[in-house]
Amino acid sequence: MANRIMDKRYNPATIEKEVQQRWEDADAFSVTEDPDREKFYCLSMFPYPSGKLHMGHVRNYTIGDVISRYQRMQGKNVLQPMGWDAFGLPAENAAIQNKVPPAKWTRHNIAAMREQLKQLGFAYDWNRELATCDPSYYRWEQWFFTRLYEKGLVYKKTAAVNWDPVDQTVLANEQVIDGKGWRSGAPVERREIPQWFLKITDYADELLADLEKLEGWPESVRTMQANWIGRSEGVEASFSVEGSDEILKIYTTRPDTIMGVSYMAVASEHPLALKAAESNEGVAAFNRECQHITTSEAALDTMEKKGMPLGINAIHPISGEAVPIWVSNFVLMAYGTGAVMAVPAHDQRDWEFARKYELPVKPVVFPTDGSRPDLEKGAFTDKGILQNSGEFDGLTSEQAFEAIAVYLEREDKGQRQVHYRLRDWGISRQRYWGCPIPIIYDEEGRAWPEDENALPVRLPEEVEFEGLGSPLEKMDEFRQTTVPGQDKPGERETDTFDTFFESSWYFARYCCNDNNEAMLDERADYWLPVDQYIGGIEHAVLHLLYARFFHKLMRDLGLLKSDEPFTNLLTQGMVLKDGSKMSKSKGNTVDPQALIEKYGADTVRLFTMFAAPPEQSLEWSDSAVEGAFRFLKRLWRLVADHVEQGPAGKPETDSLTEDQREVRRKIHTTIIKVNDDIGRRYTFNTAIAAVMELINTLTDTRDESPNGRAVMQEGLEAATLLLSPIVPHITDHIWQELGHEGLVMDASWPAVDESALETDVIQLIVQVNGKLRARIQVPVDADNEQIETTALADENVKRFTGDKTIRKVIIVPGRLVNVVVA
RNA sequence: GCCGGGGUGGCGGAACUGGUAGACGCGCCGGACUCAAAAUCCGGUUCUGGCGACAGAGUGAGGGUUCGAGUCCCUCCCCCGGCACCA
Repeated sequence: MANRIMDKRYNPATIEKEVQQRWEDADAFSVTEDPDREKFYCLSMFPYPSGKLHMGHVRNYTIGDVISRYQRMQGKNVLQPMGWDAFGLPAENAAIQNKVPPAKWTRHNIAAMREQLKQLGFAYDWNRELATCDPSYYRWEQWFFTRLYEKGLVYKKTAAVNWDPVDQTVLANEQVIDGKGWRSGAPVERREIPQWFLKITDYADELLADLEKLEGWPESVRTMQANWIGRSEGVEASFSVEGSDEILKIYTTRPDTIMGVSYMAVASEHPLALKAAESNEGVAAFNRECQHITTSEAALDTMEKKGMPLGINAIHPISGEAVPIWVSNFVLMAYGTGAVMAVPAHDQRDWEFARKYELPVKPVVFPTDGSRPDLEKGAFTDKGILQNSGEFDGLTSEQAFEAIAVYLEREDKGQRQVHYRLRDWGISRQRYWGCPIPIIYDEEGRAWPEDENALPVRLPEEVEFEGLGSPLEKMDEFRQTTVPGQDKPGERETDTFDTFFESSWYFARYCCNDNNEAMLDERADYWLPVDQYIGGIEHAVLHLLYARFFHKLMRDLGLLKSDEPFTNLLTQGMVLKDGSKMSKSKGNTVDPQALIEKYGADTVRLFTMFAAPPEQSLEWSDSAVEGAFRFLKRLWRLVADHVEQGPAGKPETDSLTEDQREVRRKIHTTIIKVNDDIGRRYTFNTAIAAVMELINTLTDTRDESPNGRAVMQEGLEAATLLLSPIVPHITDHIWQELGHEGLVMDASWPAVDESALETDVIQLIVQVNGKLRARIQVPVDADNEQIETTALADENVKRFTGDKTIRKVIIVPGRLVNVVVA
């Protein structure tokens, strides 16, 4: 082959365009099912089309692309799709601000962001692109919802929302600032309105149990999900109410403390609180005040705990004593029974409340070591031995749990129960820009799911948007319809689905997004489960739990065969600048577009992979981007200088100099290191560092002998292949310059030559009492006696051993010698 | 408040299974090239002492286990993510 003339200057703008054209001509990323090849489904969480890509997207999608390209070079049939999580609140805000319909705004953003993704050179199969706001997508979730409705997994009940009394709108938690509406500034009210729910609690046990199977997930995410589901074993106890037929039911995980109950606390919406308010203006005022608590748990948990006695008593189910009932702001009607028993001696929150209102603190559980807990300082929350508990005295907490449960069951005043912290999933949103819930109400207010053949229920896209309620409520042409299968007028539901609904099944739809006859087909079973899922750690619970739930629902409707959607999960850290998350509101964003234009996609990709390991947060640095660019220039020039001297052969391994053998050892240890870092550890930063070391070694080599040039060729080819998943454009170009036909991604991953790794001597460190004192060279096959002799003979080691007694000598093979003296 | 994660040079980070703390890169300092600058190349760079060989200190704070701790255990401080209607 003739010498090539390679441009000495690295010009990313030109080569990236050329290389991307080559990929497009080869239709390089379209995939189909091939039962003869091992499949690999690599998925990154799809973006909300907010306008432009931000650095968090670039990081997420580069990680996914590196893994995809690496797996492809391992010979696998790799699917990497991309789409758009297109429904959501920001489109409505933009619509109000810019007077542009959400649909138009969203589609414009999608077009812009798709262009940016293409510029970054991600290996997506664009044939599979989907947008959740397209009827061809959401019709299937409407269909799915009607199936779930038939199966009895959907129901309606009232639930609390944040109500802005001025804007007459339901607010998202994010739109409530310090208890006030973000636009109006008016104090937000909590309102109970009817909403649709999915029975995720029916799947609580399986969602919990199957976490065990998810060995490819971070332990932290599994723990968070397990805690979120929050399975507990406890007792439901019934307290009767003095002078009333009302029964006050409470659930407790600590029935052993029940003899220490000193008051009961109920929610402000509890029937007892409402009844008391009728004749007690103080309670009525307190209840009204409680209406201003927002629906978020964090707010509920951190606010000042307040309460007021209702002036009525409950009857203790065991002692028969009267216990005062209080209304309190920290008990919510929606959670559990809306009432709790309070044991100040053994629960810290109850203790603080009792202190504040001077309620009795009655200890009934004591430490097993016989000590007395100081109840002036706080509650004693450990388990222990019962006292002051009548017939249960002397039992351990565990024994008392059983005995008290048996007692209550026998007296018909309670029973053992398994509880979950997990609550059913409220899917109704009082918003326009979402998937319409396919329900029609008849004149009696009964709900009917829309007929399968009438789907999709299309969301009207031409709307005037003012921000006061949902425009759907004012659109008669949307609302007015007939009841399915009946010749009666009906009215459509105007609420839309929670956008988590769309993102709970998109991973399956990518497998068969062209199917207009069914939600999923057999291709889903070829590709699923996703082999590698990548996305932000902020999704550790909600999105990932809902997606797991949907997967099981789809399985139980016969749409899929697998039990879990994501075999391996990588949770990516945030991109920070000046120590805080990049965000528009902080004004510390970096526009990837400007960087691509200045340095090219490869530099942007290289920087994001090099700056930090994927799971950690990434601190932005302009000069480090410059450094990444500099490295690519150095690589380019090294290749150009090499290519200029003409083709190189293969190394004659029998006649290499010691220096040449040293370089080959570096090449092959680098292959081992990078293979492990990209393939197993996903520490792309250390993989890049290893290739940088190799490039530094090759740069220092000045050996123009045939063998020297052959080793250089071998090193450059290895570096090119190892870097190709990370910087696919420059490496594709270089691959051709090094004399290869075809795309670098179609070449196979470099193999390790074991014989290149062989070495005669190794270095050990020598410690005296754990402190580093010397380094020694020993033959690879030296025995412990020889190593010890060499170590003790070292001058510096002798200085520290001196005339002291050598107690022992610890030898860690291949690593160190530690001489212990006294 | 509850659940989860993190804290290592001037900076981003490395040290994977308890075994050389600071790989790689940035920045900075010095030098080469240049009329000069940029770019590029070469050398140095945890802190303290020393010309040096070396020695002492050092991984948020305090304690512990161990021949040996950034890594394991206990107590505490700070930062970040999530908390069910942001996505």
